[in-house]
Amino acid sequence: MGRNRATLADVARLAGLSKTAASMVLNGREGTRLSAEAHQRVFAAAEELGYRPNMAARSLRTRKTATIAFVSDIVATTRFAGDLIRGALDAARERDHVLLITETQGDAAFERYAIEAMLDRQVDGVVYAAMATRRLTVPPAILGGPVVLLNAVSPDERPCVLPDDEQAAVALVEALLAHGHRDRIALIGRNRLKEGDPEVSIAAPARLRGIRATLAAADVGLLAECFCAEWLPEHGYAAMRNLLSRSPRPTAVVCMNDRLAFGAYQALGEAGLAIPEDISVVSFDDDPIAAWLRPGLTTAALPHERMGRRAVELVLDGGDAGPSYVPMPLRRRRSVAAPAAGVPAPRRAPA
Amino acid sequence: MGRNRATLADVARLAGLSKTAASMVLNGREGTRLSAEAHQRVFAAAEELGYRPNMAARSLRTRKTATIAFVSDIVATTRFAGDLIRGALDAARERDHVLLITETQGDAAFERYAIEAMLDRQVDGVVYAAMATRRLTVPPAILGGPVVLLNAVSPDERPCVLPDDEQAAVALVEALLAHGHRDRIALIGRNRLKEGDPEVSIAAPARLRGIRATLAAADVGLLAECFCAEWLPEHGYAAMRNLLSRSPRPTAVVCMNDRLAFGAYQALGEAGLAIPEDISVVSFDDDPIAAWLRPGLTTAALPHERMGRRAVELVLDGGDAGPSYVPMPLRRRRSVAAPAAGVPAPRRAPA
DNA sequence: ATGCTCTGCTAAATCATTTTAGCTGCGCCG
DNA sequence: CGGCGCAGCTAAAATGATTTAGCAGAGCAT
Repeated sequence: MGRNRATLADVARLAGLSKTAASMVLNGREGTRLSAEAHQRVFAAAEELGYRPNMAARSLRTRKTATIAFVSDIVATTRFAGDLIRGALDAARERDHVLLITETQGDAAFERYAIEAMLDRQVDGVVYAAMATRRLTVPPAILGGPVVLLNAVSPDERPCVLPDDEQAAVALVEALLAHGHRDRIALIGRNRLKEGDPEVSIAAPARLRGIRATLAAADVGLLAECFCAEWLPEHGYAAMRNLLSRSPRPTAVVCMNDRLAFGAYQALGEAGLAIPEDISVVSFDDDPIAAWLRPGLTTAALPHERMGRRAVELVLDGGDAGPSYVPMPLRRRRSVAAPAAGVPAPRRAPA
Repeated sequence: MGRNRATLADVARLAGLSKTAASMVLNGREGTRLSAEAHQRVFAAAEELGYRPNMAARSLRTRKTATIAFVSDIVATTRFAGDLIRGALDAARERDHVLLITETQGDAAFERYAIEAMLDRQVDGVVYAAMATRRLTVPPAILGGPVVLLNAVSPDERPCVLPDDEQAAVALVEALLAHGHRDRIALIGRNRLKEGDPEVSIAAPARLRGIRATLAAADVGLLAECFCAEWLPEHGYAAMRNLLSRSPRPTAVVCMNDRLAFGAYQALGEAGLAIPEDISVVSFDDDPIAAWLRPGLTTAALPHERMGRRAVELVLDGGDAGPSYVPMPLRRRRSVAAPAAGVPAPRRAPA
């Protein structure tokens, strides 16, 4: 790999100047007194030889690698990881940096290993990412360089990047209220564990907070709140069946994420109820599935790409301590409509 | 980052030996004549100082970085990328290597940039990945070190890792035949572009080949073949509606991927037909959605994690030129049953 | 006594860069 | 005529490892 590349010495020789001169010209050093002609010659020589500096040598001297570490707990189990990484990749490229990626799988030994591997390679900074928004303790080993938490907060006030779940919840509920839904809004996805323990989730309490505040401001209460052990389709399905067995039926439900909403869709489909005519559904995340559902699901999108980008910007350009919130854009699709007048009756979709 | 680490010189000094001795001991060099006591002292000193070698310095000398490049066209748009990366990450870690990740977004300029960035950093090898199985020309710049194609083949016979789509198709169709489906099997997802142009897809023709061969061996023909402009849910939905408007109705459909199958599920749900009682459905990929559908979708899983792993194994351990096929395990869920006796009638799911 | 081999170790070169310190020659001032 | 400053450049050190070449001393044979 990278056989016989031209070195700085080659460039200098071809330009008829010293390595010092070549180095200074190529690095665009200010305040050097090298002649315009010297500049010309160096550039020409570098061009002719296709010179590219050897990063290993440069790093050895400068202790900079133009490389930043992206260490995450789990990349595979969530399909959002890709977006986080893409955003980080883009921002890194714009600043001529490159990403060294590792994964800890939540395992302490792997984490130690990963951190050491990064440190050995003299990364210029670290993005420490969690795939579900939660609280993370930064291993002390990486303090000493810039560290930014992505999708996580830390006990000590470190810069971090988070989705603005609370604002998203506000937007979602306001959309429902704007369509005329009032006292028959139900919530699917309450979860004591997620809401109570910041090690588990930051998102859950924020979403709940936003929902409650907005409803309270409009002086309406929730018709029902369904607890779910996990935020998976099967739980959304069960919750929706349960809601449908009760009276009165909700005119709208907000689901804590799209997978729950998907389960809710399934239950509604089986019950022969139409979305949004019989029941409106809104949710969080903008999982790809949200666009595939029929009708498309209105949901607040996790801005993963922008978050990834922001994280490396904070690492490279520096940033204030504490959280930096990225807004979650509302994707308006077809799952919201005004509640039907009177008591809605089950109806069949066309065959 | 990585402030004042102990250097080899420090270790040597503490051990009361030369750098040469320390280096040789720590690298476990054979054939050196250093005493057992010298070994002891070096290890003790390294331990005491928490010595870790500086990779930049080492790479400068050895031209090895214990780093491999993972360059892909697009990571974000597919949720499988995560699995590919995870597999690669695992294999890399096992061999004490680390992954430098970049993305070309299919853009030639970005690709050039990415390749140069990798080469500047003296990566030991390159995994060149496409997110949809297709043909890729390896940029000549990276020849000279090991290059393995992931999810892609190249015109020149380079080592590459591919899912075994053909075998998967065989398994899927055999599962249908085993349940007694014969002449009323339909296919959703024919696509001339994908089937005809290896730059676009390798998977499509392989899947089609497997399906046809298996049916031919059992001496049965396809009831219908639906062409789809893309492999998205809406196209699967339309195709299934079309199939249902015809007579006789299929007893089973094989979809070219899970997103098409999802669309087919939607159409069947709306038509009030039950899976698998009225129609069996099988498909390819094992998208997360396959497990979320009701009933779970029987599908041949893209073995992305194993593929990612295999690719870095080939880079590091060397491997024969040409394709290395990774089997696609069949995920048997609830979407397949024996065809109903007689003419199936529309039926309603319980409300 | 000389030379040879073997053991156990080390000095110094090397890798490709950045950076510090300083050199050379010229013009100018006093 | 001596010294000073400046323009334009360079030699050499430094970064932290690996590796080549070889040294000092002991043992042994001649």
